[in-house]
Amino acid sequence: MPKQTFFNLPDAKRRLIIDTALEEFAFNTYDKASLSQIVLKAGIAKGSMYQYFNDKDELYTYLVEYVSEKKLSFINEALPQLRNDFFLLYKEVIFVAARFDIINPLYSSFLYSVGKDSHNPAISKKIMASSASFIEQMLEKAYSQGQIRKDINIKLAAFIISYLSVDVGEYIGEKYGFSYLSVLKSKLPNVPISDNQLEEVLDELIDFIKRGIASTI
Amino acid sequence: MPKQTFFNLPDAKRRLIIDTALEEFAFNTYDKASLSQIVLKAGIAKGSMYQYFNDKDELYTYLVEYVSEKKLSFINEALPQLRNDFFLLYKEVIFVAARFDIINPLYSSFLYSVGKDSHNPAISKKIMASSASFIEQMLEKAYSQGQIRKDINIKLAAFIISYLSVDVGEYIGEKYGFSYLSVLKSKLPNVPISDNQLEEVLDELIDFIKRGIASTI
DNA sequence: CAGCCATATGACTATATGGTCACAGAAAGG
DNA sequence: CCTTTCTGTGACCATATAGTCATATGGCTG
Repeated sequence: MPKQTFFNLPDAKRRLIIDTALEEFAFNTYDKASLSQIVLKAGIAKGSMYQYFNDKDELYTYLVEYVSEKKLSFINEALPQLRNDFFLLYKEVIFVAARFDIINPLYSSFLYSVGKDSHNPAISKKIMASSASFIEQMLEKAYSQGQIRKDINIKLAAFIISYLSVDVGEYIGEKYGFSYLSVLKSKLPNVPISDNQLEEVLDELIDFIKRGIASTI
Repeated sequence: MPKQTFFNLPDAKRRLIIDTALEEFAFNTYDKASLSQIVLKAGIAKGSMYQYFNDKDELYTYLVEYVSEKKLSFINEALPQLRNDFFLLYKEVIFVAARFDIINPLYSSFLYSVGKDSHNPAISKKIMASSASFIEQMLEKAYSQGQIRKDINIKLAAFIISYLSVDVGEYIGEKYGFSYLSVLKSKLPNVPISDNQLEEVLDELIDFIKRGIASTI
């Protein structure tokens, strides 16, 4: 947790520090991300940074929580009434989550970088685990309602689906020829992909999850 | 490419250098992996290292190629006659690949670390791309033989399957409570999981890919 | 033995980092 | 106007790194 001093800061300054740090961590590995660079770009003194945070790790951890919180509350707010059908519900959740990423390249590139960074495996594991358990809950409900095959291993399915939900971002980036990082670098306000394009990929993914790929004849 | 000097080395010494470096890169991020540590552990002089490699990156790149080559040739050798059925073939490929990982924790933790490390995104992308295109070929053949649903997007399917093939390692580790790294640390000769346990997970995964999870009634 | 060449070496350099600390303002309030 | 408390500062420190280089070693050849 940051020190109280950090929260006493005027909003604009606090936000500037957060954004500058996010950018540094989005573009660099944890190890290569440099506090010296962050304070330089934010225009504050090194010492000030240590009035706000005890060390680099605390800053990093705070950023992860900060952005995760943003994303989660965005999803909760944007999610319409709950659907009963698992696949429809899943689609809506992912759609909203992807929308968040598209609107907020800074946040999404940061989170992407966090997911990959093996500096602190516990953090990325925690993120994946909570995502998997969220999906597991959805699956269990659907299972009890007969929407899921009886011989499905729910734990494995939840695991697969949560990983796929992350990987699909990579696929979209490749298919439409961009990366979050390059968008960030270009200073564009958001990722150049339309709702329709997003929905198309999502539908294919869900069809895969639903029915598999084997021909049924 | 390493300098000629490196290949002139006696096998034992060359291997010692490779293994020591692999271990350092398996446990650490590219940035945090230290040449000083490597030469210390391998018992050679810093300067010698620079007789073999031009810089840290060249060493790293060489290791990636070296281990990939080992894995690929292992798979090729261990693969029995080619099956016609996509799902059987896929199972065999993954089984053999996983077998390789299980037998060679050093190699697999290194490759795992490479896949995550965002130091040089081009490298991990290249690995994933070649894996996806390999599966795409298999899929296309199967498609033309009517094994795959006609409305499947082969590119997406290949992408999904290749990513799943990597992610499943994480699942197995979680399910059986180990990580490659901890196995490496414990100096055990290989990962404690039986062929049967592996096959069980694989069958579930393939069933997922084949038929999806939706109930068909 | 002399000369040559490939290899080995480790002290050294330049550089950068995370983190510290003694001090300077500034705001508040008595 | 003085004192206390909180915040800002940047020079500075210890440390570690990737990479260099002048020199030493040792084997081979004529």
